[in-house]
Amino acid sequence: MNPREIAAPDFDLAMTLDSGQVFHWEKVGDGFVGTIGERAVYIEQSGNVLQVRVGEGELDCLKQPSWNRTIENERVVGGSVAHYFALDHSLPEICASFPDDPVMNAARLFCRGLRIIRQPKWECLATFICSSMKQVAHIRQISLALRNCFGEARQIDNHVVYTFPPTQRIARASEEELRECALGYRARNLLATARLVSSGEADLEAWSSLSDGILRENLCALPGVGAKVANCVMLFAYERLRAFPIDVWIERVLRQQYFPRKKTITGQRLSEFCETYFGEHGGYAQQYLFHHARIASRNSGAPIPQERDTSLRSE
DNA sequence: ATACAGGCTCGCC
DNA sequence: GGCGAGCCTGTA
Repeated sequence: MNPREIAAPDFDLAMTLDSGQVFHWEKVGDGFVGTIGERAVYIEQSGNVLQVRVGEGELDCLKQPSWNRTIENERVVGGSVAHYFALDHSLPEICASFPDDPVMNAARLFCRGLRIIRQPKWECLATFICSSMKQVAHIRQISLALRNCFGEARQIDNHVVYTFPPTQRIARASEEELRECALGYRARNLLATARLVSSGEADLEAWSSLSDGILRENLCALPGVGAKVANCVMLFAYERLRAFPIDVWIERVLRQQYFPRKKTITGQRLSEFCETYFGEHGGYAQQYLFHHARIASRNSGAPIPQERDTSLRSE
């Protein structure tokens, strides 16, 4: 079944994987190696085509008998990769729904091809519980450490990668073991949440059918989950494209670009503004603003992107 | 070095 | 019931 090609218009793989929504993909040669569900995947983009190779192992949705395996495998694997990267999202429609203002327009231009992907729920929740007060580089380390310690090895080409450990595996670890993955105080929260999920008390899959408001309430009731993490999980794992996580980057952008004179505006007022102003795909807008601000500061050294900075408009 | 990072929680007022 | 400090640890 290897290799396989998938049409992928309006997609920028590298930008998507580097936009701070997923943390385990590693650059290898001209592509990336990681896992989708239980399977190791190598993926490389050339133009509007993705070249995909998958290793042995089960995809979540791949439990069929072996009689039809090769053909069925190829169809399901290709479909799963396309689903994971949300190639069915209509970016032209989504981008058209953003507000028309200078800040948003610059981000829209800069982030062409960036997609909000569909991550497995537990993997996403666990990773973002570990993300608090951490830079992206360190979240990657934690994510990989958890996989190496508690996940299962999978092979693709000559690379070994590890699946994200299931709730039951984390739940039966000790807090000390988790701390060895450099989680610090997050270990306690991750363990407590893993126990709630593995016991069935918190049924992440069943929560798919809940309204945004109830889903957020349920997520926030989990240890280590506040509004920011809940919104990330809603956006990256539950496909709630309206969810608008506000972290320090976005908060700086909002205060400087949208409320430059109101130094005392509260976080509450900010989030209320975002819920209405950025529209039905606010989460996408947030991701574009976030990625643009982060890359702009990386390139210029300035902590905050300035509206009149020509370096922001040039691409 | 030392401040600070894509927060949450608890104690205090 | 709003605000501020503390929490772990690697990175810049």
